[in-house]
Amino acid sequence: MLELAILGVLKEQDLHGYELKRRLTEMLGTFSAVSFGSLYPALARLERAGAVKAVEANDAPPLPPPSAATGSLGAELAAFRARGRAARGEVKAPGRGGRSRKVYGITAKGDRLFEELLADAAASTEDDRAFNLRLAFARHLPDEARLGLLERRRAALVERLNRGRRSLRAAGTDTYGRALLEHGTEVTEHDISWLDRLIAAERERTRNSREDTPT
Amino acid sequence: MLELAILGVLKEQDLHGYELKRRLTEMLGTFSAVSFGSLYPALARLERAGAVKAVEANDAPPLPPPSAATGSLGAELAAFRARGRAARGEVKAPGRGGRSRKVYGITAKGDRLFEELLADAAASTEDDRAFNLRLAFARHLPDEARLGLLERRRAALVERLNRGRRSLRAAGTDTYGRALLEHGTEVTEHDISWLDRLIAAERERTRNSREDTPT
DNA sequence: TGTCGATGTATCGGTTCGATATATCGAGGA
DNA sequence: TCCTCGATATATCGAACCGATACATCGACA
Repeated sequence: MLELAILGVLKEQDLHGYELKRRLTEMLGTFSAVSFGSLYPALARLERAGAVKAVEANDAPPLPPPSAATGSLGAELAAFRARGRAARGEVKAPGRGGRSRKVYGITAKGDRLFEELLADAAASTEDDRAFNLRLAFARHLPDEARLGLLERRRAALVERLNRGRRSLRAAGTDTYGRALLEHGTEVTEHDISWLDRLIAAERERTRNSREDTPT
Repeated sequence: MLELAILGVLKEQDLHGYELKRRLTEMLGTFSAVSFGSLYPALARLERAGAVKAVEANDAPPLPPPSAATGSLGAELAAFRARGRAARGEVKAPGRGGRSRKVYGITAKGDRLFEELLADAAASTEDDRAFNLRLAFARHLPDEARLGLLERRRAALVERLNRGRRSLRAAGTDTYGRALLEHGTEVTEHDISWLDRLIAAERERTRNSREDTPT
């Protein structure tokens, strides 16, 4: 679970643990707050498996030229700002602040592992965190797989909704318990309609790109 | 965490593990699906601590007369139905189906532990599951504590919303990542307005009951 | 000078989860 | 009649995960 998240973030850029955690927390927001107690062991596991390796410690990281990273420029800036105004003017900011860092990079093996996890993670659509994580990396999936992910998720939510309604019918008269259950079903309904919008957009997108490259 | 849930359910009725799990899953619905791998160890911990004790195994459980349990009659029925139509006509259904059961009951010590957990659990309002759990048992809290719980939760959600918006501003241009973040903030907003309704209702309730018993 | 807060890596104990083993009973088919 | 299957039920194992904490280094500020 965490492995997938780590690999996905490292796919874009080599990073050290602390910064990795910041990115993960920012990216995954609400759900799944990563802690060091799980991050470092996970990194160690991945390193043992040869999926990531320590690129260097404390020296100029091999950042691609800043202009190339147009996509994540915002995040870049935010991280930069958050890091304090250390090393003004220097993009690379070697080892500024704190203990010497251990920068991790993804390997070819790691790339394969990422694809694999992303794919069969797609099997377990029941878990919220797993789904959110996979959606966050959905751009790495082929079109059909992405659509399949969304639709399986939708089906899972519909089932959840039914369970919720059943619980509600069976529930006692306690105000707070009922409020909780009702809110739960509302949230699920909201999620389903959100998914519907995503699915519609996805079909639209696929249709357009098929027009662009006919046959 | 799980301890609180177990104690809260056992407060209403003596139950064996399997049924306990069913109740918990039904009650807490979506979030926090309890598994046997956590339930049984938790029960063992509680038993060691003297908070619960095995009431009996495989014989007629000391159910209060069915008419007394008006509140949870629905749940009763659901569980009854789910259990299969075994032991028709008999409410107590001693040991029907499967291996011999171990029925747990809460002790006086367990009651105290419950109050304690419910109270200082109220401190950590950041965790969704913790909050939902406490709300589910909110009827066991005094009025001010309940209101405090709701308000602390609201504050935490407002902060979360701010973090979410900040992430959104800093985020890249990836469609799915943005969709995820946007949906997250929407959900949080929805949660906050739900809490507002709960808080309003709570104040209303408190005001009314104060009118009933003036000074 | 000292200490505070941010940055950074790392581990420990305890909780939780998913998978699995074990066992018993009723229902239904060969 | 036997035999398998699925529901009921308790229990444990390994791995993952989390919160707390320890440790270390640097800049800022009094």
